Amino acid sequence: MNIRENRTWNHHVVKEGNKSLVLKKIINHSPISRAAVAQEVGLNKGTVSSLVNDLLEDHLIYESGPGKSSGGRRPVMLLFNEKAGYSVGIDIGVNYLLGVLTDLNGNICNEKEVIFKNLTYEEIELQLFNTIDYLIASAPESPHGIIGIGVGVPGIVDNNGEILLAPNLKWKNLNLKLVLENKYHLPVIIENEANAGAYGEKKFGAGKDCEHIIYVSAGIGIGVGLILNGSLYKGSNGFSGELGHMTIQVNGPTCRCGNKGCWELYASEQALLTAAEKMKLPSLAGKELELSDLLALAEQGDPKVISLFEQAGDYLGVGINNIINSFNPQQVIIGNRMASSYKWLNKTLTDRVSNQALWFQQNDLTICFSELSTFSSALGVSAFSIENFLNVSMQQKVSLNV
Amino acid sequence: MNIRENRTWNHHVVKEGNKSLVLKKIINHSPISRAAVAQEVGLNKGTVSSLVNDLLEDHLIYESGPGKSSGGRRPVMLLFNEKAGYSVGIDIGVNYLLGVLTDLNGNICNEKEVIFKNLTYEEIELQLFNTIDYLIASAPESPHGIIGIGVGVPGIVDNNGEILLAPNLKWKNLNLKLVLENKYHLPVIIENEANAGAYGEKKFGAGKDCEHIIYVSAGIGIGVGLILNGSLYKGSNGFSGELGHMTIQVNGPTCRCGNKGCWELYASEQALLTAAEKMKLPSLAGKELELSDLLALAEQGDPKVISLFEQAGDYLGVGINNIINSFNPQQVIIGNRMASSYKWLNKTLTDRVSNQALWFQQNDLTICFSELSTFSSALGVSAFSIENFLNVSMQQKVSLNV
DNA sequence: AAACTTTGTTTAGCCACTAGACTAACAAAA
DNA sequence: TTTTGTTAGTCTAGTGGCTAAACAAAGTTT
Repeated sequence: MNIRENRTWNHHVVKEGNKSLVLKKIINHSPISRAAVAQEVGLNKGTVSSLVNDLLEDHLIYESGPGKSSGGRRPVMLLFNEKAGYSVGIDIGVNYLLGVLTDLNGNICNEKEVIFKNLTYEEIELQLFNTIDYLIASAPESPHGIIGIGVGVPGIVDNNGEILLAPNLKWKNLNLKLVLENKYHLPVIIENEANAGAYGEKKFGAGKDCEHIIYVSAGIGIGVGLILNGSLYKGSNGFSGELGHMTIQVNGPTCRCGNKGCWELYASEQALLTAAEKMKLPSLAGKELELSDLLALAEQGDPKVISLFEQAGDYLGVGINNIINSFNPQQVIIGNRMASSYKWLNKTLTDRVSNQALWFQQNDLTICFSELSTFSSALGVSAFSIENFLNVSMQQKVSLNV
Repeated sequence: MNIRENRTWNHHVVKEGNKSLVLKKIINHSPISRAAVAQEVGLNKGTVSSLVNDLLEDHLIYESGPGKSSGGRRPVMLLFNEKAGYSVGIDIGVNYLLGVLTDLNGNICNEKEVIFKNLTYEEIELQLFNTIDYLIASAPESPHGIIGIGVGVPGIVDNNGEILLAPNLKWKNLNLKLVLENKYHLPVIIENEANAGAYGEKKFGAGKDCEHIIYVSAGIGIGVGLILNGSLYKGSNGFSGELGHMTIQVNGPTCRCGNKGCWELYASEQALLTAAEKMKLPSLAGKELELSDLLALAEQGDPKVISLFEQAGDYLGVGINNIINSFNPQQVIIGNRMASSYKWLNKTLTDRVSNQALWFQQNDLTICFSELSTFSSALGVSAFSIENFLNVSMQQKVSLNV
């Protein structure tokens, strides 16, 4: 009785709901027969037949040849038509732009990455347009064509999709949603990169079967995406998950946000780089330090660098422990650039958590690193578009009597 | 499309949903006419009439005399029958047991408090039974009688209502729900005290109009109740909100939970008392220190004690700041025993938050102290029972053909 | 070939909704 | 007082999506 709050209930709602149930069943259990859908969803065979016909007309599913008989007439198998449309997902990072074209099941059909440094907004916008144009042009023919564009950005996005602040890109109060809608006349979704990553992992990655997932996006800074009760929790204005600025050391060093002892001063990529610079590693003198350099050194067995990673893993654990106490999640997923160093972070991180987390919090809890690696965010925003498209598709078509 | 997930949709669901909408409208806008309900909810007049008749039959609402005409026939005003049933809410504390009898609107009709110290489970159980017996006996005649019993406990309660651990009561793996159900044959709800308090404030207190509320129960320890998207968030197993054991000082003092630098070591009643004991206040030598003593000293202007409170307020602010960054709530409510000291805590707390919280988090955010004072939890569990009762009442009555 | 099984469609009936006609009850103007 | 207009609430016919059950189609088993 939640959610719909103010919407009244009528026949349309019933049909919409059941159609959605049937489609979900087919998506998650294909190939499946009408009879099996009826049985498992709990609807009447006739009802399922009728809904399936609607879905067939919409090209959202298709019939394959007959399946195996189990002692009677052979069933007609139904499959989700994942090629009924394509979705564009873009992940804008501080120094890269990654675009993917996916089908309705999140399979990547095409991708394009651009690396840059210190571009102005206008320059990034141009790259964005180029990438989107390229991906759209590359989409195969399909009944529904491009069903939407999603963009993940490293910044604060409010509930209307306006980017209030993206400090590392130096963006402020930017309505990218409007820009893209006006240019492409497609549904556009703008989402914070951590939220997108969380949803990506939930839909296609490590979190597929979980209802309560916390995705820790550890890059230059730290952002967190929250999947609670199976859906993204955004808070009152859309600003939830700013856990990079959670205090873990009351009188710690000062953060650029003005506070002291923020988590991301200890456990982010930036924290690692800053600490490494202080060590004045001889092999990297003069050069601008990058994470990959540190990884290389760790691989070579440099004990100083390895202990840097271990320290960061430990601090990651501290924050994750706080997260566990807050949310009692089933799964914590560490993603973004720091996930690439999981080999060096993992031990101290899990040690910290298993020694420190309250015992009852540790049941049914898994902590892991991103499965989708660098694609989490792009796939996540793509998934938002797909979800949106499918929801709209479930609604009754009001004939316009043309 | 969330929530119901696996339940199929049919006309029963439609009726249930609409009946619920109508009832909610009447509860929140009474007195109101059928016509106005139809208009505002968006249902047809006839439909509303029919649903209202159902509700009248159930005695959940009643008709009062005619209202004022607005130029035509005078409307029949409908009111929520808050006396249609009564709910029992119990708050078990470390050294007290508070019971209330409320009507369906959460108005307290009777209350009983027992103060104790160091009782065994069996002794507390006896007090509990006595209190419940007394409250039930005192309930006026009503169509539905006692509709349920709710109990809030200072401990970890899993999703089945089993108390896994209540350290301050020395309870472990206790199925109080079963005990009470067997004795009273009524619906029983067991809930963590902070969760209950959060719900109490949401329903009847400071949080009435908010969807995202964080209730900080600062007593001997600190627990947190989370109202997200208008309903209680319990996490994967029911253990969310254990924020008393959030690390705010990585290498701080050791907590009884085994970790270091937990929030409740700095901002709870216990923290205050421990700090005061160290000061060896001459006026209280020998006596076991209590919060009320410190409050009295503060009232007398004792600068040392006042600065103790200010310090605690500041630390409360640190944790609340972390909470704001996590959840982006509309409202943070501080409750339980520490709320009584709001006069001395408030300034340093709000200073800490307004200086430290990220600017965009501060819009539409209010921080306040409990409105229901010591009743938050008892009213909260009572509200759970009421909510449950009303939900069940909305469902179709399947005639048993007696 | 006959009997049995299983799949998927069709039909009849049900139920809660909507639209709109209708009755009831009032206020204001004639 | 009567008439007119307005609002409240009920009633009736029609609609749409559901269920149950009969039916047709297409298998397997005996």
